Amino acid sequence: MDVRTLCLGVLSFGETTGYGIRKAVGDWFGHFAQASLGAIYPALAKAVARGEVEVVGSADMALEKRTFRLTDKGRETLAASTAEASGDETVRSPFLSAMFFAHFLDMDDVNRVFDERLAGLRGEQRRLRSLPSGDMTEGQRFTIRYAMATTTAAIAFMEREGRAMVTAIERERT
Amino acid sequence: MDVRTLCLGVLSFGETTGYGIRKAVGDWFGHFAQASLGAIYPALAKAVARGEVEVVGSADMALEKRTFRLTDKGRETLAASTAEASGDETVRSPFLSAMFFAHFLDMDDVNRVFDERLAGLRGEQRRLRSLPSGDMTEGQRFTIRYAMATTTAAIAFMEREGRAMVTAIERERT
DNA sequence: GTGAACATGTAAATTGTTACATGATTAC
DNA sequence: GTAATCATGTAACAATTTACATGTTCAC
Repeated sequence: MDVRTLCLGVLSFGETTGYGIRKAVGDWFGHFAQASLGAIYPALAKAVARGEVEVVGSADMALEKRTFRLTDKGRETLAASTAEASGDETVRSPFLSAMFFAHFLDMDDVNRVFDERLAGLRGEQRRLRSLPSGDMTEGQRFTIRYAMATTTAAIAFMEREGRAMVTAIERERT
Repeated sequence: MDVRTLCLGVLSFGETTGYGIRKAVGDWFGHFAQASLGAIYPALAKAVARGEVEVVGSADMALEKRTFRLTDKGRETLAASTAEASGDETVRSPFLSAMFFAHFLDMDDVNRVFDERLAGLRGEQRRLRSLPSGDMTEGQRFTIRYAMATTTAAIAFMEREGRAMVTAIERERT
């Protein structure tokens, strides 16, 4: 899903600023989509030009706080883009890449990379748990629970098989 | 992990062609990294220029099958890149994006997107199961089992909570 | 008063995909 | 013979990140 659609999507829950969109993406979408400010502002400008988004109140003074609101046309675009959204899930994992080439790492690095990833997963789990699911739609809650299920499974897998894997790599090397 | 490192990584398991690298990436890395031919060939050319990779046998006739082999320097680069590999896992999921904005979809679309994703997950599970784990390193096996654990958890979650979610969305709408 | 968070925007650089262009080999 | 797969490489295009440049507001 591209940044423009993501912006429209965030605005469908209420008006906010470009900066606010980035925060929302980080907080609510972080586990399946991402967008940086350098992508959000141009996308927002384009959306305004297309009439999908409008600026609330004060017009166009540069470097001033601008609040954006979704228009009816934007709602249409969002509905269409959402229905068309397709394609497989893609994952990029520096951790799994490192593990794949673990035969080039010394055991300290293997352990470090492993521990870092486990800590990252636990942090993600905490973050997901702390999200205020009360004021969410069913669809939103579903994405959180889905992420929770996969994250929990990843943690369980690493706790269960991690140390065995490390010693197996060690053994393999001798 | 960038395409160049991925190429070096594949070549660390044995010499092959650019096309062969793409197949290997698709088969073994598909669940945590990806690379297209349009990225692989330039990356390979750069790696040859740096002396990280060498062409086996026949020199440089264009449009002829060229087999690449990792050099000692390439092995060094790969080891360094692998040890430095860091950063969080990033996921891009058109499916979860669609679910997040499910309030803009009609129920047919919700059901279709859901079924497509479940089918995709099952296909991925089959693919992972069919990989020949016999001739793999421990690190490689770990990445496969990790992917298996998360994929299985995703399938279980969807089977367990999917229909309830669909009806909840339906209820929410009335 | 000062550091963190809020806030906007542009531009360079990176990175990669898709499409184009070409042709060989293999299996049916 | 013909379709699929194998095979290489370039170039146009797309998308995004990072860095730069600037300034405000709020809490301590």
